[in-house]
Amino acid sequence: MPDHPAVARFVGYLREHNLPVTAQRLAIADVLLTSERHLSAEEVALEATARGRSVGTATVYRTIDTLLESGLVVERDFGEGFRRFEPARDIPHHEHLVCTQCGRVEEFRDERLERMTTIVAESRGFARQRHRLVIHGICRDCQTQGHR
Amino acid sequence: MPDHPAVARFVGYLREHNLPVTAQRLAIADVLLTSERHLSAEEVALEATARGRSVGTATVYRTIDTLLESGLVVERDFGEGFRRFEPARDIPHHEHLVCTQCGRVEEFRDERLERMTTIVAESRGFARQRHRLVIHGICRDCQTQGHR
DNA sequence: ATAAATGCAAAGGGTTTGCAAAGGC
DNA sequence: GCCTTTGCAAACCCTTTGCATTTAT
Repeated sequence: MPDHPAVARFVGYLREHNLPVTAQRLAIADVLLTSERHLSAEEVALEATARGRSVGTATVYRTIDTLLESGLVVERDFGEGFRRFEPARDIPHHEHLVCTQCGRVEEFRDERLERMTTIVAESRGFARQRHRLVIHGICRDCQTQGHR
Repeated sequence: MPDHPAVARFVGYLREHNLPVTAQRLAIADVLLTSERHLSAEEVALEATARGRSVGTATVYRTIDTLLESGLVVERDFGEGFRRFEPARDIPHHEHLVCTQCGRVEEFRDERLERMTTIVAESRGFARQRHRLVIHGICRDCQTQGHR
């Protein structure tokens, strides 16, 4: 069921690296690569089960590792105590806005901000490698829907 | 041993809240409030032991919770898989630069950056509450001391 | 047929909790 | 003395690992 181009790319990656193309790997890749959200490992497993392709926890983590190595998936840390994963889209780098009420995550890109991190790092003698910015706030919907 | 004003303030906080002033709480507060570094819970326990005032792990965590509630300590997450804590200084908010070689942490403040996070959040309908920025790079010392 | 992936369960690291014993107030 | 804190160990959550079994190639 390589109905999504990204899944097909993952199959290509597996073939190139002489890694068996298993039903589990396809199921996990399909869930993660077609997701619009930032999924936790557990959510990936649940969604796979929901689609009738149940997979073990260890396999989820191992396959996510492979997906990370392939570069098709990136990991995020929103300080929740666990990691989330999302398909690597064409966006080179983006920041995250997290709603403290409903948990919704929005992404944005800001080049000025990016440039500033480099400048700030250099002004303190650091050779910048990467950065992580998460802004917490209340999203429009939660602001409108009363105070709760 | 309230030799540090911040420790004295913690004692005040405990009194105000009718919380017993125990030797353990003083020991933990003393370690954490006088530290120049960002300590992990384990490092707090080790340092307390080193000062001859050994405390249990659970007590370290519970006391850190109290210190967080008092506002005298703030928590940080550098994506290491555990939290670090530092005394809340007068600095209203500051960002962190982390060296990926030696682990050194430098702090800085940048108002322009701060303003930008508010603007970006608002432009997407978010009421900004707070943000977290960590820049990873290689510090001057590590750049100079060869390539390793 | 071979070498690797799977699933389970156990282990691992950081943190929290339950409870009897110790200790402020 | 009452009530909270303490320390220990067990429990907890997320993640990794060991190993016998299944599976892709």
